[in-house]
Amino acid sequence: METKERIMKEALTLFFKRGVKAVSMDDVAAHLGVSKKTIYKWFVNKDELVFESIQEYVQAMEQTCCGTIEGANNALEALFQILEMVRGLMREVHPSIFYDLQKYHAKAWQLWLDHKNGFFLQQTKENIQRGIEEKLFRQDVDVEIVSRLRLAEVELGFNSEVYPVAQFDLQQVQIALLEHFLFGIATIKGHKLINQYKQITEEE
Amino acid sequence: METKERIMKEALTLFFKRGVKAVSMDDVAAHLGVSKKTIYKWFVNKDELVFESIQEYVQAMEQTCCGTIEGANNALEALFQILEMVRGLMREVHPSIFYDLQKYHAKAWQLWLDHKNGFFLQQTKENIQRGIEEKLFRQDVDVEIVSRLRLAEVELGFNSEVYPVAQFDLQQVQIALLEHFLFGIATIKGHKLINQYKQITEEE
DNA sequence: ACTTTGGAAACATGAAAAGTTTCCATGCGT
DNA sequence: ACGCATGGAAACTTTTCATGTTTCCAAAGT
Repeated sequence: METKERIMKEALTLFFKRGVKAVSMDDVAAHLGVSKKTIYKWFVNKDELVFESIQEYVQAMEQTCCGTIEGANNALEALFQILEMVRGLMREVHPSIFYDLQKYHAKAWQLWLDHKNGFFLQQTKENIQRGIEEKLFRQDVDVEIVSRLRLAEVELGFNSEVYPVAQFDLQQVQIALLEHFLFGIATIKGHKLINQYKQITEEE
Repeated sequence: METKERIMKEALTLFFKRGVKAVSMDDVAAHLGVSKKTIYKWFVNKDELVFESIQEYVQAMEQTCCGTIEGANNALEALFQILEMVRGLMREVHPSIFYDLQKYHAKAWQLWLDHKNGFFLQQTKENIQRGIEEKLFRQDVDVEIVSRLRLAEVELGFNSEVYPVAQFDLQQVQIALLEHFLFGIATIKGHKLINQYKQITEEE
């Protein structure tokens, strides 16, 4: 693997596990078993390392999302597969990562905002629209309002004022929120299909 | 009506319509057609006027909520009536009121936080629990996570980063969020009952 | 190992609103 | 009619808050 890639990958791992602020360039270097010099050979400064790592990550994420959504048989299955993805991603993530980006890495935060309000919002709206056409999601959901809710929920899950780290598990929270969201837009037909995916039998 | 009450009522009206920061003591006095002297006769300072007005409001709110929930035939109907209440309340509210309290009136904000994390959280949890027992809400909803979501949604609706004033109507947003929440926790049986309340027929 | 940088914290500044005082018109009891 | 309490208008002082500057230290960067 190319050195630059290795650096970004390791940095990202550390950022996710401990937050961005809490990880120094010395840390990254130490974990890679290289000197800081090597890192600065590839990245002008920490800000850029953060930016490029996050960019790489977000882009990979978008690819996966696109693939998942296109591959899904219907809008509901798409969201269900996203749920599985989230389960994997949220295994070990430090909640401060969002806060740190916002506070100390304006460029990287802007990148996230752009993708959130651009790609992810668009994707979410389209998928909900698709679900409505498939009669899996209710016709009377306000797509604009509800899709923004979904994006806000992601960040809400990271908010340790609402879900204190001591009491809640980030992974569980994210999954519960996504699942609740899914039921929130589903028709009865959609609801039954979710039960099928979840292998739940529900009296009517 | 007692003078003190009249002052609080007018202040509250102005706070809701324009936000707290944007309303000066001169404004309140002018709107009442009295001098500041009269206001300061009843309230030591603005902070106290804000605090007492909000307290009055929150307490009235709790009374109404209690009555509503107790009077309802089931947990779902309770939430439905809350929805109607929200519709009335959100007719003309300036989104900045939450922000202003949080930033400039620590005591009043703490009051809101206390009631939110105390009474409202408790009430929400109990009502969801009740709904689960009535088989109207799904057994597998995580009550702790989802009730906190509901409280966060109220504040989310006021967040003009997510729902810009220019594009969204606060009343519509709040209603859409509450409705989505309701569907999000409902069983199929509950879902059908909602449709009944909404007078919607849905193919299955 | 050494220098530089960026952000937190402590410290100014000024404008606007909070809060106070003064003065005067009005109403009321004697 | 006179003194006295009340509260409004407005002039006045004080506080608050947004903005900007300086200092200092840990971590960035060499």
